[in-house]
Amino acid sequence: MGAENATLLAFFKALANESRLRIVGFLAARERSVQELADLLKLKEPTVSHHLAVLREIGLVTARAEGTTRWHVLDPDVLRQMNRKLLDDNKMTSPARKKEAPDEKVLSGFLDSEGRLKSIPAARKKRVVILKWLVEQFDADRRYRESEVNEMIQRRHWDSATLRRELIGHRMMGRSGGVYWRTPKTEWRETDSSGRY
Amino acid sequence: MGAENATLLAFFKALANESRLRIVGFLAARERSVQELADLLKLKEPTVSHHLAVLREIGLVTARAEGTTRWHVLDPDVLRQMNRKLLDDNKMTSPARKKEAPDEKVLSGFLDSEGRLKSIPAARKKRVVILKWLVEQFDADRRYRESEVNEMIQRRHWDSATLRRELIGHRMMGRSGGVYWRTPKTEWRETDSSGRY
DNA sequence: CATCTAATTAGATGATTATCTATGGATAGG
DNA sequence: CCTATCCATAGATAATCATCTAATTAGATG
Repeated sequence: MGAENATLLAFFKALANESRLRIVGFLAARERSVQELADLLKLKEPTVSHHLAVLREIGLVTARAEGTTRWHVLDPDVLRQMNRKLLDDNKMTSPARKKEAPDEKVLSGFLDSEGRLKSIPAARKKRVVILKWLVEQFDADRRYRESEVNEMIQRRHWDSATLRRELIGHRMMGRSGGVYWRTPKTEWRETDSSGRY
Repeated sequence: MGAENATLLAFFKALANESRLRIVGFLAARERSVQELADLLKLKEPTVSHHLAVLREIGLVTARAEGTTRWHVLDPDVLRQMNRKLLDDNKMTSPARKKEAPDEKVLSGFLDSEGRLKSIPAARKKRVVILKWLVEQFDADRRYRESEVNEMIQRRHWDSATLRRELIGHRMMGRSGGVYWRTPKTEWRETDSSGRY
């Protein structure tokens, strides 16, 4: 997502300015020199020069020298490209936009087809959903050794250490002298009470 | 062009920011709460709240309240709209992009179908082109009274006062004691030497 | 070569904006 | 009601950016 969107971001930044938008408008009709644009926009030439540099940067305009004057032209393909990038890339066209029960939504996002956890959500709310799901794998009235806990967790995700710590932090499991147990829901906490932060 | 592009400008400004672009990306998958986004982006909630407000402003996202949490959803239609606005509005698709001889280009832009001047160009270069065309209406070796000059000019544009002054300033016409004449090209000047500026 | 013109570069300044902390308002649950 | 949670608003700060003036490059012209 980082490098992918860099060009899109540059594109938006370039057009997020009234002067540059107007320049594009003027160039849409025909090619123009810096001076001409400066007069039309009532800006000084260096300013226009700067704006044109920005537009050249993203490839939206190109320049053709003729004597000492540089004629600037619009490249319509770039616009079309960006359009496709926007519509296709974000694929916000059809699916994946249905509304599910919130918890189901989170689960379906983070579980793979075999019911294993693809990754641990960074968002607290979603992490809690995952932890609730995870703690249900344990019997309510049984005691576990730490190695057993790890085994159970590792059926769902390799990082048993983190997840075990989270379960404890949220009071979904209790621990005492190397023995673990699942706690009743009434004791659970939405926020991690182990002292990070 | 002003009011017309206001919404387009707002649209670009809204998306010309990395955080907001990423938010749009996340919303593309499914609806999200403020908290969730704050965690994902590693930003504080007020910041995300602000960004969402901007996106709501342009109609790209809408919010649905559920208890105290607000689920934010993307509206894909807005993107499509903007796409059309960009491609059609600027109609930089096909014609009007041919390359003419520079002077012809200016003339064809400022003369109407009857050969009259639609307006006086603000850009100096283009004004000079127009003035050259205008001065050709006058005989080279004949003298004109001011009223005659005005009459000649007014066949092309109502503002004879301005154009007459410009012709003088550029030394395309000479004047002495109420008498005017067309000067040889060798005396012309690209810049107006009458003291404005 | 001296000069003029078009454009760019450099640097300064003021405006816009992204982000934070602190605070307030609304809703849900004991 | 009291408290915890989620979000919004207000205000402060620091970064980004648009614009200007002044100086520089580079082509054209005499």
